[in-house]
Amino acid sequence: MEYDKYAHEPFAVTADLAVLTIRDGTLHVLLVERGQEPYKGHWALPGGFVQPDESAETAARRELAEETGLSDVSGLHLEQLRTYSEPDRDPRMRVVTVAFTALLPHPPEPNGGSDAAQARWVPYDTAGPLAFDHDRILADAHDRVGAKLEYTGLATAFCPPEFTLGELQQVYETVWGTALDRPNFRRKVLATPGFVEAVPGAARLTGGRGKPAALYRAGTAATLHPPLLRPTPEGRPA
Amino acid sequence: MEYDKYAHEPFAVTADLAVLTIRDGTLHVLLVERGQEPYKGHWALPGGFVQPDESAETAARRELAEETGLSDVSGLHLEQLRTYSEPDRDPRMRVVTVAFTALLPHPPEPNGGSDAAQARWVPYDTAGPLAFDHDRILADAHDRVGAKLEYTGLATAFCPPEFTLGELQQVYETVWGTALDRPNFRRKVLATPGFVEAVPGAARLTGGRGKPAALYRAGTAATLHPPLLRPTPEGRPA
DNA sequence: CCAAAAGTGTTAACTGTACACCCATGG
DNA sequence: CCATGGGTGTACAGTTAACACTTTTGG
Repeated sequence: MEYDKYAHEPFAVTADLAVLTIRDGTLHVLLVERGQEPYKGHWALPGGFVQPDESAETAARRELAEETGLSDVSGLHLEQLRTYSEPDRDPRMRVVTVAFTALLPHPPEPNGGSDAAQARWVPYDTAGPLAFDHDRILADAHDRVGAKLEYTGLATAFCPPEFTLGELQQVYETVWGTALDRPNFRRKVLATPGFVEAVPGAARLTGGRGKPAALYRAGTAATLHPPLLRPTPEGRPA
Repeated sequence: MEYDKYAHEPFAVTADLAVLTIRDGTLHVLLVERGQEPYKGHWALPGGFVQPDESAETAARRELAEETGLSDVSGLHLEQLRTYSEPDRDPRMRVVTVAFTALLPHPPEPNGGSDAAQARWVPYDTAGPLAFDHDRILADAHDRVGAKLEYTGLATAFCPPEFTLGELQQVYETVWGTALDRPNFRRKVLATPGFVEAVPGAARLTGGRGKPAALYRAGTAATLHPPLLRPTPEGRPA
């Protein structure tokens, strides 16, 4: 491997984020309005250049903090999605983008400061068309999150520190776009060791009426055994 | 987003490959011996710099062809694993690596030409310690492939175009490191639509003795419904 | 007492697993 | 005719899915 650092057209590396949350029972994504060409005035995923002394993960976390104005970004779930490297994806120069997915519980209004002209939460279904290849990145993020809900405890990342099983179920129903049977959902969740743990005496009213729901915290399990499979998206009934 | 192309220390982008295959019933990985510093004389995953006019995927495919001497690399399964971007992973300069996994059926002897001093197939268990952070990349690749066998038809990528169910089962057993019940494996595979399709009259003797096995081709299904789960790696019996 | 939301019980259908058994071939 | 690998049958255990039912709260 021989390489003259300055011999070639340089590559730029960016970290972009698909930040998802659930508001009013629907999936939302954080978008920024671009202030310059190209794609000036278009909406795009937040992100920015990786600095010489930081990893893509670190850059993503920094950008997330800047765009959302969130003070404690350290504990949030941040996952590398994939890298997009087609030569012509940015008309200005060669840009390789490492994309990340972040999941937030009920979030603050985004911070419009820094380099983003404007940042807002947009319902997932009405997002797009976005700048660059961000439509595809966003679709990839949604696919990945939907799949990960099946075999990891990721859904708790959409919930506040203490949550009801009804809220957790809403996460699944919102991301998957399907209704789930409440009794069976409850049993599966509780039967999966390490998914959630009960908060002893706590309870909370959800809709103003009805029986107060018991509260749970996220468990420690990395993967769910058994997994919580979605109801047959296609194919045969089993 | 403002960026002066030449203002910063440039990033280099490489595409590295974890090329896996099964030889004599054990998992092997393709490694090259490094001819220069750093890590001169150490073994490493094959790979190289992404050129200005190609995507990381294209670069990976090109490198794969160069290292293996394989003529038809176009149809092979190549999957992006993840990107490694820690600032100090290469002592010379800032290198961001997009890692790929490739799966080959019974492969040719590798081609020692081009920039790699030497290339050979090494049993997975005896590979390492490798140069840079390649031990971690290789471990990540193994994890990913093991997981993907469960819910995709990926195992057929380890097999020749026409294969027996016994060969397919060996792929699972080799990658997972567990024995599987043959009758049940057969039924699950055949019950999963689109996993494999029968080659009408064909049959082949495998071990010199025994009943000739029917031949199958890879099916068209992207995901397996139902999935072929590994026997409880840990936790509760179900 | 009614509506709404949480939580429990029950049962029938299905799946997964373990293992016994038969088939075809070469030596 | 025996060893070896391919292929079929079967029965029990365990889980899933559908839905009826009870409990607790606010109006």
